Amino acid sequence: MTVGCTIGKLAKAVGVNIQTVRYYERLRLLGPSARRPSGYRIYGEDEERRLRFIKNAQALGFTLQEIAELLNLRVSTRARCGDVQRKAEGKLRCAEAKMQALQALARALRNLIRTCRAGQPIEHCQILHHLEKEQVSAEQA
Amino acid sequence: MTVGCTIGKLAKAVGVNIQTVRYYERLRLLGPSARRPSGYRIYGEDEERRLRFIKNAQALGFTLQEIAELLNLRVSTRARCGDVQRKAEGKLRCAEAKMQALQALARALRNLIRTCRAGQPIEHCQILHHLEKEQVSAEQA
DNA sequence: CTTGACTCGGTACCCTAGTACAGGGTGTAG
DNA sequence: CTACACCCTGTACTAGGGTACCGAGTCAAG
Repeated sequence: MTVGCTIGKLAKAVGVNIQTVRYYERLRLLGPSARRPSGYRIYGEDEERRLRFIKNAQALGFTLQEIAELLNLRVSTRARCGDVQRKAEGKLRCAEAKMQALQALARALRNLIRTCRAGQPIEHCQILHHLEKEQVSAEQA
Repeated sequence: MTVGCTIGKLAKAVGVNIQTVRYYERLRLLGPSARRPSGYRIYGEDEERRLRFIKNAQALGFTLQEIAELLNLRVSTRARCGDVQRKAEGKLRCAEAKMQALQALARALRNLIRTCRAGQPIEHCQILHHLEKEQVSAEQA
């Protein structure tokens, strides 16, 4: 539990660097925390949750910019759950497209390995052929 | 079609910046192209394919370094085929790991999307609540 | 032959997501 | 009271992946 804890404790609890916490504060991903008279930041459970949120969303492939948007949705009273859903769906589509392309690349690599094992020249390897097409169509929020 | 075209045409055809093409050349992702007597680079279909490959592989999350390795796989002569084979196997494992990570990511996202009831006000959004939990568990190539 | 678009190389700069370090103040156990 | 760990601000730096700008040369349509 992190109630009224310092930045070091918070960072450790969530598994990030102290500088990273301050960095997020600068980017306004974390609001300005309460301070002791000495100037020491003090954090509570809310901030810990928020920080975890950032880390997790990042692991899901959201950029800090996108995470800021998600966090802002949360405080906007007019925002609906569907807004978040749409963003998540965008990321999902993106992930699926990537998987397909990787599938193709993996096929090409297996092919290459097989050809190689057979001792055949690799002049006409398939690696390029699968990925040199116009668009893999990935990315985009 | 880009046969014997200049750097500008190539860049436009593939949708990258001219500087980026030169940058890739510096990084040896693109070989030194042929030149006109004036020094102008001239490119053909091979280079266009290669450039497309780079862009697509990048969209799949490979770093330029890794892409260089992928590209080198096919240039290596059969002289050290076992070598190529080993590298290809490494890249294959890498691709498979990426797919697994994406699979986990997609699962997590689908889960979140499923629990989301689109019309709800944002305070009830399960996606956001979930992201505050200890671990979402996805990522890492 | 001129003019405007294009290219050359080189250097300097941008963004993202941090991380490190300096010089100083605070908190607390012994 | 003294260590020593911790915190403060500010600035600088990293790595990766580009972009921008400069002065100078080149190309091709009119």
